[in-house]
Amino acid sequence: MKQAKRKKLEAKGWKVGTAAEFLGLSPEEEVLIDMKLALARHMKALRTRKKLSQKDVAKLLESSQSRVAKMEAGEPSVSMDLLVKALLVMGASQKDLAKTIATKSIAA
Amino acid sequence: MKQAKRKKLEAKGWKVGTAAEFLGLSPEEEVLIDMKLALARHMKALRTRKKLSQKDVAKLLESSQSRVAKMEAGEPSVSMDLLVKALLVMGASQKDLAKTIATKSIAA
DNA sequence: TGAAAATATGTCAAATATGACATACAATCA
DNA sequence: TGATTGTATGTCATATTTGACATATTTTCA
Repeated sequence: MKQAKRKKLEAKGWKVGTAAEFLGLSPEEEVLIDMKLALARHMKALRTRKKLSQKDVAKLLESSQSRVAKMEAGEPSVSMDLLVKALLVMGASQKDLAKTIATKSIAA
Repeated sequence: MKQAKRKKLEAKGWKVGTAAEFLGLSPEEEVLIDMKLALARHMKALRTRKKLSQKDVAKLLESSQSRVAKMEAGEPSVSMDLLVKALLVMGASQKDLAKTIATKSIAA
């Protein structure tokens, strides 16, 4: 595991404070985090492209601006279900989602 | 929305008991359910192919046999996160997941 | 500039998902 | 057959995720 990768995750708020904790992440957990971060990035990109505010997306999602912010920030408290829903309400297709999920977000 | 589709969802335990409730599902919610059912099917297929019992998978996943059963049954109480984790611990790749997610599980 | 709009961050009660357990049912096979 | 193994179903206390809210910070632009 590279330092750069660790920093990226820490920066996002994932609880990887100590080396021990970080090493405690299984490869599967890492991949899941990768996928969620990829979805978060896609979400922000799509929203920006559509010129929507976080408030706008919150309305479409029936959620709140603060939660949308947390989603885009890739906070650990956000479920994959919610990320996917958000992309769908912004008009993303299943294919779009598949592509995003297949994307490695952090260099291995 | 076709009857066949509705029956499939009802059979899985999704709360679509009445026509009104069913019609209350937004297209995005339907797609999300589709995706989760596709993951559930993939999960069972992979487990069977690997000749693992639900108990075996539960151990890998640090979960329980009953939850694995519910996952495979496509119960609404199961998160996408958990489905993805399950596939990952069984050795599925991000690419596999992407493919599954791109798959329409129920005829539109 | 400065004020308005957008975004970020922190908190919390309510809603939902979770593993664990008991137990029912089904499949396998000696 | 029945006994063993595997799967399904229901329940529940606990854990996590949620929308909402307040408020801080940043961005935008006249």
